[in-house]
Amino acid sequence: MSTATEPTRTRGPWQWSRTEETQRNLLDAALELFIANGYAGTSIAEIVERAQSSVGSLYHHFGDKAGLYLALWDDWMNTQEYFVKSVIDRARDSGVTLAIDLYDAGARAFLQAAWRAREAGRVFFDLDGPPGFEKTRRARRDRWIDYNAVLLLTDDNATGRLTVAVFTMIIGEAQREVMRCERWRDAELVSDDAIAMVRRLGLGAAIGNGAPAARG
Amino acid sequence: MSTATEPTRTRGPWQWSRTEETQRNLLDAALELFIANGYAGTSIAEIVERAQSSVGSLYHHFGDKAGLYLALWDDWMNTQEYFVKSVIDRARDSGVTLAIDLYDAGARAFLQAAWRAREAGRVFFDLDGPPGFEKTRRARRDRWIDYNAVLLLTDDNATGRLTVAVFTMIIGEAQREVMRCERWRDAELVSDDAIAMVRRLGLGAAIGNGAPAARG
DNA sequence: GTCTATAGTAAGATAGAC
DNA sequence: GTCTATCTTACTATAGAC
Repeated sequence: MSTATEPTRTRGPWQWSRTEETQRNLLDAALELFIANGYAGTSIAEIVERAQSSVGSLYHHFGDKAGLYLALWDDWMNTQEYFVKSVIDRARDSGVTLAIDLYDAGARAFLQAAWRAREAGRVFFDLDGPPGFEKTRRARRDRWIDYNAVLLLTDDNATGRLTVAVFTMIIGEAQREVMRCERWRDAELVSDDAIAMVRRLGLGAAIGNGAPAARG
Repeated sequence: MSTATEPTRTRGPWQWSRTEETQRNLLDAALELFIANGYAGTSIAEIVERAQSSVGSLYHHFGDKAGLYLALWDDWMNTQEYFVKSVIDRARDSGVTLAIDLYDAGARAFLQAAWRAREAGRVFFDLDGPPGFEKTRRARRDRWIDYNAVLLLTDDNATGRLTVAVFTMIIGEAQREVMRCERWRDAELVSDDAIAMVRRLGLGAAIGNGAPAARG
């Protein structure tokens, strides 16, 4: 049984309703411009021109420029998280029980997904976002840390939280490095280093062994 | 002999030239407003009103709103770094040679300084900055990682770099936690946890022992 | 739902007098 | 260096045709 939920905006085969096409055009145009010039450096006028759409449509579908950016980000993040959770669920189903092994599988999937989606990903990690975006990002990061805390069955005290936060940060930092690699070969080496580091830290840390824990 | 350099903007006794006073007023007013409403939520008009100054003066001294923010940030960071480097230099002078021990001393000083300057610090770490600020912050963080790499005498390969980056991140994350504490007692506990984690990681990692190394 | 045109507003930036 | 007045840009919002 899977606990992963599907991403809201599925990137499946084209659906040729006018609405989908309009949104897709705006999303694609905005992404390209954000990659090139960042968020602040991109005006609504440019976006609708490249999308061959209109200001009215943009506001109709996304509320404002920040909403458009957030939609892109949400799409990217959901796709990543969905993939990682799927991999973890599958590992669990095929008999992996040790928390650190599940984390290992998830981390590998995470870094692999980040490398594949690196071009768009760089927008959200290397460039600027809308005002207050850092807060939004941090909130989501904290949710992800919680997810990892449950996965790793750590105790809910200061040390436990810091441990999980550090694990998450190590993989997060590796993600940034991986997205800078042009060849998967290089990205793989970084992944290996990061995961080795997590394992080394995990040996001495308060991590569960798959038995029922106090939380989760 | 000390390698630490003094911060550019010294917070010494008042210098009663008109220029210093104008700048100080603008800086103080801006900081208070940024703390309350963030960068984007604060207008130039509000700043000059609170500072009892004028738009023209602000532009004369700081170029633009982002320049004012950057001046505050630079001031804060320089003060922190100067303090940390001083402590490390002093430790070295009094006979500490083991790289990890020097790092330990520096990290403790770093977290202590962050706690003391937490009110202003929260602006730069929890709230939004000007467009593109993330890049500036990352550049400075990378310089700090380089400083730590020299201090820790790590090898200049992917694993060495990742190790130092992770050390820096652990302390950086602890810094954010420490700045949220209202009592030093709580901040101290977080500091201890973070430093213990670095030590645990350091035992198995490629860290120098104070002997002359290939770099630095 | 989609689009054009346009009014309104906020705020960053500049010019030039003093 | 300081200040006021003004310019310019860019996002928000809306009305109304299709």
